[in-house]
Amino acid sequence: MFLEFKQQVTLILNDAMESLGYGKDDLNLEPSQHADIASRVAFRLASKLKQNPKDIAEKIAKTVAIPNDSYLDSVEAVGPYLNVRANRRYLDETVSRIRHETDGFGGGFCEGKIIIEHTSANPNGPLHVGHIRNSVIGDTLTRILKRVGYNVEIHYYVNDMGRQIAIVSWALSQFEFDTSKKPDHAIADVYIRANAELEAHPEKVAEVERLMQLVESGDDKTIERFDRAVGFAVTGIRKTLLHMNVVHDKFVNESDFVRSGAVSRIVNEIRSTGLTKIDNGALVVNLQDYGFEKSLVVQRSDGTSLYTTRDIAYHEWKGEQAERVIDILGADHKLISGQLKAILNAIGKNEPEIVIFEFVSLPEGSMSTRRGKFITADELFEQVEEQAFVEVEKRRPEMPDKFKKEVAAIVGIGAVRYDIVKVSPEKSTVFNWKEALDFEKQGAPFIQYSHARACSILAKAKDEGLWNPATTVDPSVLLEDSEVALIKKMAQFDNLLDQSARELKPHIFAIYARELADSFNQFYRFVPVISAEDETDRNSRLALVDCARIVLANALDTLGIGAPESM
RNA sequence: GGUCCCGUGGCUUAGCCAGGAUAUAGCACCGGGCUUCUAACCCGGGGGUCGAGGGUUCAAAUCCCUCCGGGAUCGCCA
Repeated sequence: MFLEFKQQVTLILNDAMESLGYGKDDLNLEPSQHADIASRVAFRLASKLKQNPKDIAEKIAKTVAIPNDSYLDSVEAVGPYLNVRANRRYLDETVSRIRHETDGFGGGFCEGKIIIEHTSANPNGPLHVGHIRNSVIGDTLTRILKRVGYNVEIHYYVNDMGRQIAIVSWALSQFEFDTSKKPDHAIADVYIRANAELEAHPEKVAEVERLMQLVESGDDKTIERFDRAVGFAVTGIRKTLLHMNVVHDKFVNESDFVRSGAVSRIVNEIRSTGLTKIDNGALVVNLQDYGFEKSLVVQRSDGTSLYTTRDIAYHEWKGEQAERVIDILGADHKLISGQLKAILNAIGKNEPEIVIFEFVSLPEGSMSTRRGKFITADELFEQVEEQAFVEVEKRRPEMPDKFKKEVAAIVGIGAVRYDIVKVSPEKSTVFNWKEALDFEKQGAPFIQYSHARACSILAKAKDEGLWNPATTVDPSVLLEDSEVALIKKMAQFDNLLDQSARELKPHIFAIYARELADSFNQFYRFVPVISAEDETDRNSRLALVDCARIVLANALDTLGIGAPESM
């Protein structure tokens, strides 16, 4: 809704500027506390025309012609600013569109295919609290992109043949595998033991290297052993992801690209760029033209491939199937992803768009699967849900255990997801149990509660025979400040969704969702709905509550957070 | 040592890329609000040299430089 308004503002202001002889220009439109949208274009024109910005703004405001069928009410010059206000039609149309379009409201304005890859943690153990930052950012971005209209395919790239997996495979032959545990946790146990063993007895490293060579050369027995190891970990990882509402369309194995011959073909393509040379038996690429000082190894001296090389083949394949390829990667991949893009560019392939997030560490230092220093996602969920159960018990003691457990799960996972997604990815964070288990802050439960509150009002009104969702209502009687503010906030949905999608920044939308809940709560406190004396008011307010319910549910869905009807 | 990211009230954080109207919100703190649609809520208050110092500009949290602090990374790991 806001996107249309913004577009109209752009056209109307540009028309005025053209008729004044200023020509079209970037309007520097920005949200403002003084208007529904404001333009700083007068500053820009001032330096260009060597005139007073205040005078320019005034001239534009005077010249502006607002068509009758637009969503604009007025364009006013306040000093050098142009403040634009939306009219009543804008508000009324917002309400009726939400009721009409329901879960499609505010989306569906882009098209094309995108392949997004996220999580892709090595199958050498369970997901830890650092990995799920990747999952939450990736999954939320996926939901945002889907909602704006893209056809999104979600990939998990499974490292099923690297050194780590060779160590896991070797470990399974050395140590007992605890089948009573969740398989990814049991894999971590043997992996950690194996690493300690290899450190104590470096001569055994050769056995691991032997496995890597065998798997690369296509030895069936070894491949089977690797697959078994990977299978255990991936099964557990998928379960964890599902628990947090994260699903992937495809689990793509690295080894596929070796066995299909794609990797050796890519190596030849890289060779043909003339950027390569042999250094100590390894094949290296010179990427100085792309700003990388050091060259990159794309083939080991023993002829086996590396993660990087297999990843190039994978990206070539992805690039052939979609207009856009997006990867969510941790800060440790900053350099390598730049090199990956450079090589793809050098061989004339589509480059991916990379979203980097900074690390999550523990108070005692960085996490490490190898050293067994990590907090698993499963452990976090268990603790959080336990704490959420306590909170539900406090508030709804009369409800059955089943209800409390369900709500605790929805609230717990929601809280974890929201806490992760609300902060911008470039901030590194330190995991803190106290904070993770704190439900008193305005996070997911706050938004979920607003949704439940809206549902509860509607349910009660229905019970009392006061509400029929099919009723035609008159939104123009919604004149209270908090009503207008709520409608305007809901109208912003498409704008924030669009911005998050364009900038690949899910935290922008997460913050909007909280503000939306805030607007609804303020309306709830100030304006009586069921007890409104006037029937027209009551019906319109019930419709407004229904709108809030719909938009809050859409927002929660976009964040991958459950929207309980009662909590 | 080189490169990249971050540094905003006691704590967490938005805004920075595209410089402009009193710097955003939460937690914590202080005060007020449940006989009224679920108080996981709402209203009000105190608290900020936007890491430090220079520069550019009519205007800098935002752009440039230097420094300090934290994180990441720097060929045969992924």
